[in-house]
Amino acid sequence: MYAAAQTSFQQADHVERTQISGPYLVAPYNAGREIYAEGDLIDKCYQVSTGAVSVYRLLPDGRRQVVSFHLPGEMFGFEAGSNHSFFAEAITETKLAVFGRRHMQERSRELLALALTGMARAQQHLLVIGRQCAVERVAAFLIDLCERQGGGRRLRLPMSRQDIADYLGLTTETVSRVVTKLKGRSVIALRDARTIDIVKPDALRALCN
Amino acid sequence: MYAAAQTSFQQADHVERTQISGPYLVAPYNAGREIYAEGDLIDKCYQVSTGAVSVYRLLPDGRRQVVSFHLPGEMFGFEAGSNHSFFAEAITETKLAVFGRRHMQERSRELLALALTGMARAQQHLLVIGRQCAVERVAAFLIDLCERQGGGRRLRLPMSRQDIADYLGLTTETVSRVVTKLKGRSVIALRDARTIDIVKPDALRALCN
DNA sequence: CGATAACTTGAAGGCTATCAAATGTTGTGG
DNA sequence: CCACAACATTTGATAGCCTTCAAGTTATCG
Repeated sequence: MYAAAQTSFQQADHVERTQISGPYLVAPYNAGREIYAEGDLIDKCYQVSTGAVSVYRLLPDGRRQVVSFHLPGEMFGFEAGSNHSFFAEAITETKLAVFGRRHMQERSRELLALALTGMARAQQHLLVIGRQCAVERVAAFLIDLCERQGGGRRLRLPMSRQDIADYLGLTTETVSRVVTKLKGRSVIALRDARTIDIVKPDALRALCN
Repeated sequence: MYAAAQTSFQQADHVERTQISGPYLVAPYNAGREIYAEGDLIDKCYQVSTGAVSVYRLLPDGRRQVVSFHLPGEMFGFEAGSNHSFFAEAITETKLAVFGRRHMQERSRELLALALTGMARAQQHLLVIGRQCAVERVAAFLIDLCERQGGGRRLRLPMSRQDIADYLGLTTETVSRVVTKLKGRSVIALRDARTIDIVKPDALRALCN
């Protein structure tokens, strides 16, 4: 099990063992590095230690849908069946706690809760993508990300406009235009493209419906 | 437990007990009848015996997103947390096998598999809604439904065009136009609005990308 | 058989995509 | 440290797909 885990992390610079709540590995990933690919065997799951991860799927012609982002503390990598249907990659410099199959079997109760919240997230996201306009989607995204980062007013985006667009079913141009519009209304302010201050939280929330 | 289940089915005409793989109730629902509502306590889960069910969510202004349909043999009703975030209703005359909380606890292993496939379905659907055009969405929907009904060439739609539209993030008019277009290309043929013959399965599959 | 709902079809407009280019940022080698 | 290349983001103009609004046609049910 761990031998298998290690061979697949041969590109990782430093592989260290820790033992906070059971044995696992902590592996570093450079920005853009693939964590697993569609078709890969499912034999571990992951918890983000630092950084951020995107899980996505591709169409033959290159269209991409990001189904989830994962921030520090969040788990991912569990799917139905024995092989992955999605790709996962590190968005930024990232460290992941890696759990083996044995750990997943021992903690199937917690895994159930994770699967249920994963299902809830995806279904909530269906409403956003299926029935909300561009402004509503971006507003919902910013609020969601803000809450998952602790709820402060300053928001750090680990992902690019393209990643956001592929998550929201939009284009980078549209995402950028919406951000500009929200900035114009002073709902948000940008320190730089990846750092957003939420100036009017209530106004932002109102935009989600 | 069963007392609680029974009180909530007082509108059901006939409530019968059966004992195929554990104790449960089989309750009939008229077309359009609500099974549970957003906010309701989660204390049972359901398996479609006959008929069909839709699970959906509403925005304050009435926009609706159907997150899943459930056909005979399929289970639904399990969600994260203690209260429902979604509505469920019978689409047609429907009979449901109802399982209590105790059953859910005893079968948490199977529930995990169900939650994982539910998550997979929702995430797959995200790709369809987020990145595919109207024709691709309808084609994917027809193929999915066809496979879930056994894979024959004749397809019976239990749901209305509005239900389909709310599932695919479109309008009834667009769904209707796409169906007309597919009929014009002889990819499908309609016996009536709810009964579709798949004339060219490969062509239909090709339309999904 | 009439009334109501479901479905289809048509015309026009709006939102977002596409294409294009400017501006800003990041990383690297000299 | 600067220059430059590569990339990310923003902004603009135009086009297309789908929605909206409206009306006609078909099915369903009492």
